[in-house]
Amino acid sequence: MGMVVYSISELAKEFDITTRTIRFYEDRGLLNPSREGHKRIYSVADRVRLMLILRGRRLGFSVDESKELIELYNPKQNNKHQLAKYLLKIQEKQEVLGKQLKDIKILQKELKLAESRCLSALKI
Amino acid sequence: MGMVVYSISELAKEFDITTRTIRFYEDRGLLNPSREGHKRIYSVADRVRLMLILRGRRLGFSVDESKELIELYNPKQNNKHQLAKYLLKIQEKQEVLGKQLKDIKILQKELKLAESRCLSALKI
DNA sequence: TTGCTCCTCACGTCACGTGAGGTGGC
DNA sequence: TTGCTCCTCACGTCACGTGAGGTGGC
Repeated sequence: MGMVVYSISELAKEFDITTRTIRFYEDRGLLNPSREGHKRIYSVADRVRLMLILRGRRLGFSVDESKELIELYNPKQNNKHQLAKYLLKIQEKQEVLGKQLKDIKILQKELKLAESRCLSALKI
Repeated sequence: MGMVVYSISELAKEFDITTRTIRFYEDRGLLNPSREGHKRIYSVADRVRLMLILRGRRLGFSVDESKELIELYNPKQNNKHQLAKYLLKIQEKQEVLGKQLKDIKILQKELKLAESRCLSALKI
């Protein structure tokens, strides 16, 4: 049974975060690794969850928002009311992402302009 | 002389932030409105600075980073060393923005998928 | 024993949120 | 006076950063 598992420091190194950050997500209920004595053991599924958290973080989602988003991937036995609520959340996120996309494109243009001004001022 | 100016609450309402946030940016040296007695008076230039701060914020920049970015727009009398340093910052931001763009596109696809799954579960 | 990684507190920081308590002009 | 907006502290919160101090196996 070749179970692939990870230590906390392996994940921290891979994703360029601190172990404190990973423990914090556990504290907030986003991760729940198994233990070997006191040591945390992370499964492949735990690693995926961490990736999703970090993607959300890069996009400015709060920990609670990321938690909700991750739970969207696990259908579970949702009733209609829950589903409608989730649908609303999804649509809200889509709006925010649309705005962020615009912002990024504007900033990219401006950074290119600033870059070329810098370069010409440096006479390269 | 039709000088266009703004009160703190006008700007707060326009950009959907609190007055506390605006005062905070002043505290951190990003804004420097004139005063009329104790009241803050914001010029068109102040308003532009605030817009730039908020754009940086939406993209996950710290206040200090936004401050630096804004100063990129004001050429001033930069020496070569300063310019080279700024160029590096610009290129770092461009890398981060590239990653964020990718993340957003991935999340958008996943949200669309989640949305259609929700909709079909709700039988709309 | 040294060196490595792991652990649990627990205080500090950043970017504000949120009252508390007060002033000023229509 | 009431109602509105403005002000200055100042403590609280969120997402961690950063040691302090200690354990466990090669």
